[in-house]
Amino acid sequence: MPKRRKVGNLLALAVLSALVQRPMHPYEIATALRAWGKDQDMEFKWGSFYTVIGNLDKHHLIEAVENVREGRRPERTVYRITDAGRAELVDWARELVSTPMAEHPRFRAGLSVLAALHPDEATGLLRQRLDLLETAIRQDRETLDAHLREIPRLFLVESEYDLAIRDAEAAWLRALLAELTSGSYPGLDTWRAFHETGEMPAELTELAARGSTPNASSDTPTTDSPEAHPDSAERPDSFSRRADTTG
Amino acid sequence: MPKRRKVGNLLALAVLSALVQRPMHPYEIATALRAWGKDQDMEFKWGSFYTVIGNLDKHHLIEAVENVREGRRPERTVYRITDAGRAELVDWARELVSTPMAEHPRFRAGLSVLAALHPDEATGLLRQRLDLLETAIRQDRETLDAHLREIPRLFLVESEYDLAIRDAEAAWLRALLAELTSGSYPGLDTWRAFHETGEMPAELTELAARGSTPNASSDTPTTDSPEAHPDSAERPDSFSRRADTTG
DNA sequence: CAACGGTTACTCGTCGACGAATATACGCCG
DNA sequence: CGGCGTATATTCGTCGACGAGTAACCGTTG
Repeated sequence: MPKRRKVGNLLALAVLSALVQRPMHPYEIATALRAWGKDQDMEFKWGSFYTVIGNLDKHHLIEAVENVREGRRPERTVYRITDAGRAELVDWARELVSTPMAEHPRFRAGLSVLAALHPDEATGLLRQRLDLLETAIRQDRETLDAHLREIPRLFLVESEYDLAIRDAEAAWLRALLAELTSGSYPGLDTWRAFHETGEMPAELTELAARGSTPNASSDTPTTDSPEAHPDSAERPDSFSRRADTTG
Repeated sequence: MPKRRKVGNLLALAVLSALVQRPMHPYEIATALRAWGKDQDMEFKWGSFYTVIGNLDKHHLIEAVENVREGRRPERTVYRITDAGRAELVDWARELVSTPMAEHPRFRAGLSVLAALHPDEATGLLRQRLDLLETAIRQDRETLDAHLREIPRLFLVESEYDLAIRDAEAAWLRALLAELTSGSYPGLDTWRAFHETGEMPAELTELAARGSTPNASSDTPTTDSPEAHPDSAERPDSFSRRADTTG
């Protein structure tokens, strides 16, 4: 259950974690986040940043301390974290760490329409991805190793995680590419024929027609049958139109 | 370069891929997507769905064919994909497949504030995550294997990818937990001391003060020094305020 | 057969995301 | 020392995301 956060944007998490150290004004927060690389851990957009600061203030998770004015510049408001803010930070951290949520990487969406491309082109594009990925990984590994020499590992866990995951993606890509280039990938001929002759075997046409909920995923417990299942912990939600009033 | 899409929401990709098969009305599209599991490949929200349909229409990637009216129900518009729409589908697929983009999983954000929790609690929460993850993986693997018996692998690539990635996460978690529980994780004592005595070693205070761009990531080439670097391919963007007019 | 609850099928209003615009300060070159 | 390019620091307006609301239809129970 991804609790309804008063400020949902993950930027807010970063802001809170920055303000735990000491009170700062917005631009200073942003600079600090960039300085210790937090901007890689979530989407950082200047437009959203100030919105988030405003919302955190509105919900009393942070509060203005003083207004500094330098020269004729617009005055900068220094914010400090409140007790509620500290509580939110910890509670949010707990949730994010303990609860696996369905993520939706863009690559997955891309793969879901892979059949729309000619198999040879698909293979080329996947190879290109692998190349780019490997280069990026090599660079980031280097950077990480360099940082590990002066910064405790605890503050770099996310980067280690990131690299592990991308290594796995690279490995998976290599395996897939091996099958595609060797021609051992099942259905490769049909796939190619479809793109070259426009011919789709009856078997596939029929497949498209009926529904069989192919994809595996945790948050759709294959409960296709409309049984009155009593009160099982969670609702699929993806396709339910209204959250129940239990909230 | 993640090309500026006229309709950026990934739901649009799914809609296009559905309409490639045959013209449909919105609800029918949604049903079809759910039927063949596409709703797991991206965020599906009913609210966004109709917005996306409207935008696709507005930008002529799909177009209305006819208006069916049954009984006194609101009439349902049947849409078909246009040539522009087909082109967009293919072009988008190419981009998604070939170009690794920085993703920002929520878990990564969580890890980035892991130090905010007591190490023992963190360990417990990570263990909980691992348990949930393993259960989910086991279920999804089963479902996938079942589907593989009747659906060509090509149409299940995204699920195979997903499982591979989550397997990797589980493995990484296991390794991390081993270090945490055995006590071999470097800095564990300092971490614990900080939470139990509130004492932060001078070494860390100093670390927080200076900026050293710790995180490894491809899209921030550690260019902290304000050198006039001539025209290197890409801009970090995360922290630049204005995209250059080259567009 | 009326009343009710579930399913189908959207519409609407609000809030937040974020690109673009703004404005001052600063450094440097002639 | 005045003009201009760049960095600093923020505001603003628009568009899209999406939860909540609406309404017909359908089955079913008393």
